[in-house]
Amino acid sequence: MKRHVLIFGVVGGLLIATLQYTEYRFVVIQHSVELYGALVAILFAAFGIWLGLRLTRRREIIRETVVVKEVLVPAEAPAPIAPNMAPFAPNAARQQTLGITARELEILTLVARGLSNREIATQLFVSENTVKTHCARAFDKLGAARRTQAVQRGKELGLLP
Amino acid sequence: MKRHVLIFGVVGGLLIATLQYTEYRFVVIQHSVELYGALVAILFAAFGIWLGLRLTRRREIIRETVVVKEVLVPAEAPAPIAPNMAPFAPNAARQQTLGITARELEILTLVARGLSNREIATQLFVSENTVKTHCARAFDKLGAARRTQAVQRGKELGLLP
DNA sequence: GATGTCGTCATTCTTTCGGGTGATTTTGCA
DNA sequence: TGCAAAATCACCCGAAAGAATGACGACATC
Repeated sequence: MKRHVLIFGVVGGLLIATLQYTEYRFVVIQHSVELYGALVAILFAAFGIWLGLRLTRRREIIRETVVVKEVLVPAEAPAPIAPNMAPFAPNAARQQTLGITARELEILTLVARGLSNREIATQLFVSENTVKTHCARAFDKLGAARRTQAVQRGKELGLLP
Repeated sequence: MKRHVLIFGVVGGLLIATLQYTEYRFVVIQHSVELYGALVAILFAAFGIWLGLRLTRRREIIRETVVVKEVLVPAEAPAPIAPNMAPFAPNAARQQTLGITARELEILTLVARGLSNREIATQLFVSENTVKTHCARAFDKLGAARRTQAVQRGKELGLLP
């Protein structure tokens, strides 16, 4: 958390130094102090936005509510073609007993959708290595050696739709 | 959300204008363009941080974990505990339109069960290369690039249980 | 007999996966 | 405020998967 402020200070100082150095070479020579100011403004604005995003990243309050929804299932009714009439609730109990974290389950669902590790990484804004780590842990907890097997197990256990 | 960007632009422009105006009155007179740059930098950095904070204000995520509890209606017909009492009839029509052969579908179901190519080859008494060929053809017909994607497509299309 | 489909298998090459290990950072909680 | 869990990322290496091609035999059909 504090690291970012440090980075901000250091890089900011470097920026100022650079700008001040180049100032005497290009900008001021051409009598365009406005350009110099605009450049500083843009750079620091972008940097400030970056810092702001860093500081308040994923700082959400998660209010979890468990809603038990009882669904009457006619016994003779065949399984619906699209089984997603209900938004699907992953079996939280089983997830807990297996020790599968929310992030791992999230990656698992994307795996089940047929995405590659790289695509998942892009979609979640993390590195491919991170995805692989989550995958490996999830596979381990599911006792799966391959991603297809993990998907199969996940569906069996009611973790995946 | 976009309002903040607008505010940012407007206020940023005003700041630049103000600074450019005052520049000729105070700052440049004292030959301190550095001060001018630093001022711009600080102002815009603070402004950027503000914008970043605005944009990603801590959102309160209300996550409702819906636990779907299936209550079987006491019907006259005995309810199938597992919905696969019928051995699952793959959508033959769709299979035909896609031109997927029986052998390809057979391999596809084994893929969906999480078996590796080698395991499939062993189980079917064919070579691993053959399995790969069938896989490739099936993936092509399904428009899938990966086996997980093929499984997902196959389930969507009713080809796989 | 020519044609076409299907199943089988091989080779080469590239990409992706997965295991193993270690490290740092962030976060939630006591 | 400190600790434990979770999340993130990196690196290496071997195995698996997949793409691209070519080939061959069985079988059916015309």
